[in-house]
Amino acid sequence: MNSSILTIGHLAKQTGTKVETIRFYEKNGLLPEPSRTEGNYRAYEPDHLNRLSFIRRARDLGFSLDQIRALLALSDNRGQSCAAVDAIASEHRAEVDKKITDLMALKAELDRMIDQCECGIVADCRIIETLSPK
Amino acid sequence: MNSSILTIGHLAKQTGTKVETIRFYEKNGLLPEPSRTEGNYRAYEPDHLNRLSFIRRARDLGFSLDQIRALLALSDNRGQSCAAVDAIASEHRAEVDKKITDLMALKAELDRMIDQCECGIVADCRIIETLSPK
DNA sequence: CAGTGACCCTGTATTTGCTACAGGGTCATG
DNA sequence: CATGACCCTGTAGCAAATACAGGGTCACTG
Repeated sequence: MNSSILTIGHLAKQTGTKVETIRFYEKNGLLPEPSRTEGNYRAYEPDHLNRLSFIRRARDLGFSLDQIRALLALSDNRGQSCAAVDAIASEHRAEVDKKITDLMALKAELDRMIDQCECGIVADCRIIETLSPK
Repeated sequence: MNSSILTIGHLAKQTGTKVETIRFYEKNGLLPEPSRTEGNYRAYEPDHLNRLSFIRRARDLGFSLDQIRALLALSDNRGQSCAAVDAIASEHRAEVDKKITDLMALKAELDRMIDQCECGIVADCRIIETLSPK
């Protein structure tokens, strides 16, 4: 009857999410439990699709599930100040910044290490030497 | 008698590793099982300290435990070609490069998103809007 | 109307690299 | 001989999924 009711497989296909992941989001309180069909299949409505799309977008941007839970709660209270939203996003950006800084330092060390390798035998290998205690 | 025998606590302190982590490395085949004292305490020798230092250095450089296992095996065969060592290190560097690239793209998106926020109410929030399906 | 295959269900285990107990034993010091 | 610092084993937890095992349901075909 209602053509807008979706199975979990449809929801998965439309959002590029694995079926197991959708069940995982439900179990972890990110996606509300949908009603069930007579055969005990999950019956999703458009709101679920919207919510799952939101989650996927936020995940793609690297937000943690905790952060996404908070963002979802905020987006459900549309009259509130959005300062809290800004705080979560800025916190995440700072984490990303730190990761980039750390990885660049790491890369510099790896570059230095690998460039020294003259590819002889292990006994003379600069890489192994760099890793070994003096 | 032998002053060079170390307890797990000494090993931990000298390498900046937690005791549990050392036991974890042993269980996962990175550190060989040491002999035991009468009281069943692990009794480490200088070789163990060297090996653990190697592991810690490699971890600091971001190598996975699998990669470290391989590096350790290679460093034990000192006559072999070190091309395999170079391959592991280069593979890791490529992974780091990719992570940096991905994170910088991510950061650009986050910057764009956050800069639009005018910090009014959630209903008008550009961040929530960016995450929401159209 | 039975059979096939695609889909769905629950529940548990696995991944990575640790960390944190719980519930006990050992050892050195006062 | 008692206290506290250390050690032991074994198990469970974190993030964020992913991958079964062992079933049930549904739509389509012969």
